[in-house]
This record gives sequence, structure tokens and C-alpha cells, in this order.
Amino acid sequence: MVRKKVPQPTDRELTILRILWDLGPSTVRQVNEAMNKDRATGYTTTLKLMQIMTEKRLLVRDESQWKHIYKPAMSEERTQKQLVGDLLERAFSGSAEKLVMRALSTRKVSAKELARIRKMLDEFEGK
Amino acid sequence: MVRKKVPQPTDRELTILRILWDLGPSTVRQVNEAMNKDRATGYTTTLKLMQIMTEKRLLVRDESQWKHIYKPAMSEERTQKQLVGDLLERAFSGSAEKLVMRALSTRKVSAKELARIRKMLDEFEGK
DNA sequence: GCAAAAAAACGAAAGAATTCGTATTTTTTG
DNA sequence: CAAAAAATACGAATTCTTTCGTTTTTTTGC
Repeated sequence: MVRKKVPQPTDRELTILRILWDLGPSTVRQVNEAMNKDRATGYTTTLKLMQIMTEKRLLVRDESQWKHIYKPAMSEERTQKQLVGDLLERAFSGSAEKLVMRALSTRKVSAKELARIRKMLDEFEGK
Repeated sequence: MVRKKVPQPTDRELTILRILWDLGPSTVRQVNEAMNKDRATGYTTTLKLMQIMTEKRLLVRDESQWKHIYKPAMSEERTQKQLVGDLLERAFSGSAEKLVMRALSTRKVSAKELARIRKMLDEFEGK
């Protein structure tokens, strides 16, 4: 069984994935409207992007209706892991510690979140 | 005073930054040799990339010698923060917690590293 | 000093990513 | 049902990234 590996999403493609993760399965129009909140984008531009993403297996499309319904082919989790793993290699020489440090110093993180991160650490260590 | 903002480094550009952070200020030849450990790359290819990066203000170059010496224009830290911040927005809707979780579950992290991360959390919280 | 080597400059080709105009198909609505 | 609207398909222009061949400049070794 040959399963060609899915390419990393490009910049605009990631925007679309983000939207679909948030909205759930959607039409091109819905995605396009969300895109426009971020940056003016013609309808056919969004359409074309989504068609290409479908070819690349980043999205799957339900054609049973006339208005096609698109959704991400991979889970948010898997994609995020891929992206983080990639950045980890390329910018941090694989040091997760460094990356975590940068992530925490970039954004304010609430006490609640810090607590959850601690809990996570416990689990990693416990195992 | 107009300071045009530096663009995000592209893929190959990041490879070069990574090399320069590791080696310190270097000539094109040195960088090119390091590039070739990763992937066959012609000398002039590396040269051109570095020239473009200099135009874009990603690198600065010392031309006082005939062999120009290049170094990153920004610190490793600042660039990493930028990259993480960008990924945070684009793929994680700004949730540092989620990103940290993904980072930790992607790679094995040693007990020692986990301990250091804990310490870091303490500092963030203490403040 | 001169030929060979090393470095830089330049231009342009090849490849991707992004954008959008136009044409075609299907549905909606008056 | 006919016209308008909505959606998809298609192709192509544009822009950005990556690569490298050729030319020019400078240094080095004999």
C-alpha cells in the first residue's frame, strides 16, 4: 500500500487549516469569509487554494452536495506535532527545552495554564 | 527614523542562520561546507542566498577583508522568539500551553531537561 | 610577474506559492 | 421557464524562492 506522504502546509494553507479546525467542515464561501477577516482574499483564490490542498491530500472534500464540503485530512494534533517538530529541528537543533523556553517567554501565560503545564510535566516524568 | 521590518527567514535562509549561530561569523565557503553536510549545494547558490539575506537585513557583512565575513543581524533568541510567536499565532491560535504540550509530546525530553523546564515555570510564576 | 585559484557580482532560469480573471455548470428566484 | 446568482473548473499571470552558469575581481604560488 503506497501512501504518499503529505507535504507541510504552506503559509496560506495553514490559515485555511486553522479556519477549518475552528469552524468544522465548511464550504469555500465560509472559509473565504473567515479568510477575509484576516486579509482581503478573492473567492476564487480561496477556492483554488482549497482545490490544490485537496490534490495534496491536506483536505478531503465531500462532493455529494453541489456545495462541496471540505475538512482537514489530518487531525489538528497531528499537524501541530508535525509543525512543531519541524521548527524544532530547523530553528532549535532539536532542543525541546529551548523551544519551550521561547514559547513561554513570548507570551503571557496565565497561572492556570502554568499549572496545567506542570501537570503535563508530571505525567511525562511519571511515565 | 525608518527601520523596515525584517522578513521571516525562508526555509533555506533559516538553515543558513542555524549554521551561523553554530559557527559564529563565517565566510561563504565555511557556510557552504556546512550546508553540504545537509544537502548538496553549489557555492554560488549559498553565496547568492547570503547576498539576498544581507539585502533583506537578515545578515550583516563585514567587507573590510576581501573574504567577506557574515553574521546574523539578529540574535538567535530574538529570531527564535519571532518564529515561535509566529507559529503560535498561525497554528495554535495563540495558545502557548498547547504549543508546549505538542513540543513535549513530540520529542523525548530528558529528566534533566524536564527539571530545567520546571525551574523556568517557577520563575515565570514567581514574577 | 603571471598563471591558476578563490571569491564575489550579476543575471537569469527553474520551481513554488499565491492570486485572480474568465468560462462553465448548477441552483435559485421571480 | 428565463434571468440572475452561486458555485466550480480552468488557465494563466505574478511574485517569491532557490539554484546555478558566466563574468569580473582579487589573491596566491611558482
